[in-house]
Amino acid sequence: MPYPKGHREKVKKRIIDSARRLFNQRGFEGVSITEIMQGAGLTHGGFYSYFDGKSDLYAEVMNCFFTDPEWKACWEGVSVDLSATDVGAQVVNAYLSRQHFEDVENSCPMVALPTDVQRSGTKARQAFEVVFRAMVDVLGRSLAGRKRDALARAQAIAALSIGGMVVARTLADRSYADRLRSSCCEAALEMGGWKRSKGRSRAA
Amino acid sequence: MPYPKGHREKVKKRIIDSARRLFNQRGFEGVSITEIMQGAGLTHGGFYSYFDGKSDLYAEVMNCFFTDPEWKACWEGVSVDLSATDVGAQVVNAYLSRQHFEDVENSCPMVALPTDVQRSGTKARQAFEVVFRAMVDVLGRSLAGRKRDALARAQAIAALSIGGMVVARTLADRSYADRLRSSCCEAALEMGGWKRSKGRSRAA
DNA sequence: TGTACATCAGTGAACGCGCGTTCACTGATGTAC
DNA sequence: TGTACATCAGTGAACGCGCGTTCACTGATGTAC
Repeated sequence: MPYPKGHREKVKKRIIDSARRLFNQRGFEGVSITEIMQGAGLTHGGFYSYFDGKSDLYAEVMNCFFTDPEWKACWEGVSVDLSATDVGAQVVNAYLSRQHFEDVENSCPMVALPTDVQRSGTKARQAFEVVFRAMVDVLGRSLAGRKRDALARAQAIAALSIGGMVVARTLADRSYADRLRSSCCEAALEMGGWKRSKGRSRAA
Repeated sequence: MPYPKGHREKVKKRIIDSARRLFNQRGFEGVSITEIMQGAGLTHGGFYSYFDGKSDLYAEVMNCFFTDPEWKACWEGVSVDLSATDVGAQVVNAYLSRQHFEDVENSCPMVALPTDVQRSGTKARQAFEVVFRAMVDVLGRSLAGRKRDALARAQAIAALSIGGMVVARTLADRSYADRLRSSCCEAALEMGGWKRSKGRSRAA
């Protein structure tokens, strides 16, 4: 064995990470394999010893948001530190935060890439669904006392958070986008029964 | 004048319409000028006598959803026939309907193209904003009696409708997507104060 | 310890292809007389 | 009415380019003796 164990796994992770950042910024079709490999410190030729082709990478990139421990921590980590009734509010606030709005590179893929995934194969869409279900799950567990329609409410809160962010990122007017984020944050917190004293929103 | 008056205007509309349908299905970068012109019954060479280049077309396509009388009627037409308090509910129901879910070709561009617009120039984003503000306006006018936070509520209802549709279209599991549309519809109607007798939703 | 070797991760030239864009040209049109 | 003409919307060959993908090769690595 000429190379240390786990070498390829590490390199593969680096390629996926490079792809994730570039895809988030410019979409699936706006990024070339040469760029992705350069971002991982390699040349384009080696790509095909790691993946069957470019579209194979889409699903892997989507998967990384759910399986990668680092991202999983970022995603569900909130729930570890906080009381159950507050998790939902934390997730909503984080999701619609200015930081998430500005950090496109490390954005949630559901905000940066939904329409790209829409036009992709089944694998990528399944991976997207796993990420979405994970978000709904976290929100749902935080909706204590409303067992009956908890799933429906959690789905709506997730859609509102994602939709608010997608639209905010697309608008031309920055301050109008800020107001939209704030409006969505308020509404989502109210839907979850986590409404703060009204007036100021942490989304701004 | 060798050609009848208004000839070019009609042809330009045909090109934009072809582009709109193709963009909705495959995105800005997934469609070639040759395809767009073929869809309008022309060859690729003539394109540049109508537009400066491909990206010039993005803004024009986005604009057509707001300026084209036909689309304006489809968009705001609901408000003409119905009492003011019901418009919002009609818009939400139509937006999250199965028909809108399936008819990708004639979809609202905010559902089919948000991330494509995100990565485009200022003109396309401004056109997107005009469409979004128009939707918020219609919803806002239907929120009688809540003058103070009407804008914020209308923005959230719009984001929820758009987000619900974007996510539903991206999910792999069709029946889960249907449930999501239904959940979002219920929640949006409740947010607007238009809640029907619970149980069945017109979104399904 | 030193040398020869087998392994295989990564390289980069080359491929066919379709893209956006340009431009000299065609030919159908309405006009002038 | 008929003929010659000017206009210009639309054509299609051609361009350079960057893409995804392939594959013969390189050279750094750990191993065997």
